[in-house]
Amino acid sequence: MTSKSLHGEIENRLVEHELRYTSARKSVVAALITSDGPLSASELHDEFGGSVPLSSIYRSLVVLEETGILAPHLGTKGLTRYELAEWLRGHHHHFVCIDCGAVEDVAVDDTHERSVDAMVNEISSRVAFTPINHALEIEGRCARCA
Amino acid sequence: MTSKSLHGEIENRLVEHELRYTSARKSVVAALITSDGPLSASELHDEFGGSVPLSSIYRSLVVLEETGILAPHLGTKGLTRYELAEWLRGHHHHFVCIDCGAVEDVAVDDTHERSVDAMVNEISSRVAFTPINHALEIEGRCARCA
DNA sequence: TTCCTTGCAAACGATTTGCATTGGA
DNA sequence: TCCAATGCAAATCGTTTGCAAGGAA
Repeated sequence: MTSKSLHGEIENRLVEHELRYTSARKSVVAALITSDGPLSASELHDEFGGSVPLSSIYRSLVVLEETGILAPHLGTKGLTRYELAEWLRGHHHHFVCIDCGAVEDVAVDDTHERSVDAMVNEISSRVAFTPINHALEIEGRCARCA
Repeated sequence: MTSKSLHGEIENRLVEHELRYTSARKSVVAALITSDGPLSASELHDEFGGSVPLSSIYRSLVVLEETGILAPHLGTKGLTRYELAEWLRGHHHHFVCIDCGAVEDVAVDDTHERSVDAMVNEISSRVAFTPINHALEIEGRCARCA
């Protein structure tokens, strides 16, 4: 999906909810399209050189999450990072550096993904839990920290 | 491993570090041995009916993590839950409820675990990243929230 | 006695919210 | 025009820390 069509999809989604695709929201989305991993509010704030106030970034993140455009990344201590939802960005997993905390996306080929899917379904069928999604976090050291 | 031998292993580990296995630390460990998933500081605080001050719980968690007895579960927004480290509790994965945030342990059989291992190694070999551990989080709804 | 540990309260960092103002359809 | 969205500052929430008192070796 091109960056342009992504913005279009997102604008549609917001309009369906009677919300506007404002410049703050566009900035957040644009940064996340470019980024190679999820970003936190303060990382976005830095990315914008402080031009967008933190409170506006937080409010944008709330709205974009509520409308299913962004998803929180469950993988960092003490802060929340966000990324584009799967329908926009495709399924993938993460590397998480145990030293510097950086998070990087990683693509997974179909063969492996199918075996993970099978495993998730098999496991969930044994307990009272309805699986909706899964996330494989690979913890280790990134090139810089190794 | 029995609960008794767990406490013994843990006490040894602390003594090696010239630290004491105090009652606050014992309470935290005991609660995590019993729990069917990782717990946060405030969940532990509730568990103890407020008898152990939050600051002591936090300090216990820090010490127990530094000595490799507990591992943080990087999960839900804004708070950190802890669980016994793998050498005490064995490898497993998690169900995370997207509504209430509850986290529950789930065992994985060897066959499936081997395929996840293979996948992690394969993926990591393609990029400059040294894998140390991995966590498969299955997101969905728990019985109560379904 | 010595030093680790605790309890309380104040300090902190990330996130949220009240309110008056701005801005987009 | 009208109401969503913003900016600022104050409030909250989870977590950390300084310091004096308590407790185990």
